[in-house]
Amino acid sequence: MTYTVKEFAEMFHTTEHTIRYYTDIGLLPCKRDNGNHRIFDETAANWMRGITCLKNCGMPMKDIKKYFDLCQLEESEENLLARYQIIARQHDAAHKKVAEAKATADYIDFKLKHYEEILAGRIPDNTNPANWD
Amino acid sequence: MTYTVKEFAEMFHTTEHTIRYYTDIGLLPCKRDNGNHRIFDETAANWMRGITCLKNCGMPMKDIKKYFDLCQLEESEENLLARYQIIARQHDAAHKKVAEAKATADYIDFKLKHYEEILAGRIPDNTNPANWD
DNA sequence: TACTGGCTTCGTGTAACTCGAAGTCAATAC
DNA sequence: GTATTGACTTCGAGTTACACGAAGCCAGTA
Repeated sequence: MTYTVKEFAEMFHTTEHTIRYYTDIGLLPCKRDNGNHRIFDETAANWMRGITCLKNCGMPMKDIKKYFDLCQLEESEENLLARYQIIARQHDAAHKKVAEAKATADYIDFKLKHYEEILAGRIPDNTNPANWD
Repeated sequence: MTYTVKEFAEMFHTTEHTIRYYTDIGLLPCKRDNGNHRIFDETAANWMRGITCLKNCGMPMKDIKKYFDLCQLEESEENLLARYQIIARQHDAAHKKVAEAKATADYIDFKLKHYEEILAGRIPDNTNPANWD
């Protein structure tokens, strides 16, 4: 099973531009068909899942590339350990992101309720002028 | 209670550069002391909480500014409704972010366990060459 | 008087896209 | 057999949200 740029972009809820950008910077492996068009396979899809995940942790592209470069080197104890440590750090980052996202959602929930009470006429519009509404 | 740029930046786990940037684009209100130094108060802190929250939902600065501009206009039914709708949209965005963050954390958890098993010698290092490790 | 330390402005640099122009190339339409 | 369509290509410039550094001001201390 192979995919075009368009299909691949849709699979990962991103744009064709972004996919081309990733292949151009050597982050995402792709082959070419006889018309020089990029084609992607399951291996590329696995890489893309990895990229998406590390990016969501807030890892910069450069570091993601370094990590993937490590993955393609010959196996060794240091190499393995280096990769492990990178993932361990991102593990912490990922869980912090979850906490942050939850706090944000809670805050927004609170504000939304506030608006609904104003709209229902249960409280006046200017309850707290010093806060943002 | 008032705060300097440095204190304010620390309160919100960001940099002085960012705080100055926000005041410069008119997003964050600040007064000046007799030495022309920026000073922030509780009102500014409330705005900052709002900014942080909307930014975490993925809202662009331009739109955040528009929202805060609405907050400072005279009260009216449309104004209130407009603000409510913005918050409602961000409510959805915020909850999507939580789900995304959780999925990312799950994936990283899985990868970390995978590495730990390799390091413990329970499985070999090349279980799945087509995947990223 | 010199020297810090902490602020100021201003202008350039960076990351990760984002967009658009201009070209290629295969397949269909007439 | 040409024309048009559509989906791709490269390349270069633009955008967002900062990040950084230089150069200057100004109060307090040595």
